[in-house]
Amino acid sequence: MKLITRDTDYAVRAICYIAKKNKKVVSVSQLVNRLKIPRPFLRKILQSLNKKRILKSVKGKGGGFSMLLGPHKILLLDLIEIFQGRLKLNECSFKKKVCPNIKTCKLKKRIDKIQKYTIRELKTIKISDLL
Amino acid sequence: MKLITRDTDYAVRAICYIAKKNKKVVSVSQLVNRLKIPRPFLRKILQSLNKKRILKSVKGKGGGFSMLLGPHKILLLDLIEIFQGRLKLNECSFKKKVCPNIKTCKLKKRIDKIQKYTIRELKTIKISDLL
DNA sequence: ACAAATGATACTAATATGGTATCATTAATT
DNA sequence: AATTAATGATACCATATTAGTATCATTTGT
Repeated sequence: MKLITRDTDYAVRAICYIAKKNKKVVSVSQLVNRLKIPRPFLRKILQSLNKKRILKSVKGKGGGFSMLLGPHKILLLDLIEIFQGRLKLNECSFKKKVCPNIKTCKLKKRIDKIQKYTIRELKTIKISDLL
Repeated sequence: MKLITRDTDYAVRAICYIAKKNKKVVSVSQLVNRLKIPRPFLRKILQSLNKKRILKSVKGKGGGFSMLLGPHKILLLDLIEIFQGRLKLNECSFKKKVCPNIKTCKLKKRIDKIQKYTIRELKTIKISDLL
């Protein structure tokens, strides 16, 4: 069970690298050389980050990606939500079907507590903390 | 991202049901009727619980499963480990390959904290709490 | 002997994850 | 204007994990 999938992890590494370059434009080639992430996969990831306005892309020759936000403005949780969707640890097995004990489920409540802690904790992790 | 997979969840429900029957032998048929879990899947789950000495099976006509341990002796974490393996939230993307920043990885440390909390919390959840 | 149960084990289906491949578009350089 | 080096968009493919089935053997009460 992973809290962070590969794409989120790669996104973190790429953003950290770009953040260190301080507003300069960084090409995918540079990132691939340094981070050893498969190029087409990384490209897809960076495109998502561009769409989600975390990075800014520059097209054409000499183009690449640069920071749009400062690293202290980007939460790990933001990245997790971009690549993995909203964090939910407590989803019931009986999704669509009727769960025998909907509201009263004690298990759900206990997991919910863990989920709340996890989200709270993830909200304290900024990219700037990881540089 | 699920903290608890379907088989673990089904195991919890089945054990809760059996625990309420207080040492009596409960057949798969009864469980299927009550819990609406697919029969062959449930059978596989119960067999695992038997092997792991959480339940005791009785073969032959009139057979089924009964509790081997009291419900206060069974932790949710035990079941998670049986069906999902050891809980690890903080595994690195670069598994076998060399991670650029092995020991010093700040991300790993932060996730580790969440993992420790999660395990600590899961250890406090007993089947008896869920009855 | 028969029926009703579990034991063991191999197989299959569905979903999520981790990628590739390809073509279009943009812009600097010559 | 042509070339080249970059990203944009999108469809596709591979692998792993999760969820579930199928089948036959064994056991035991009646």
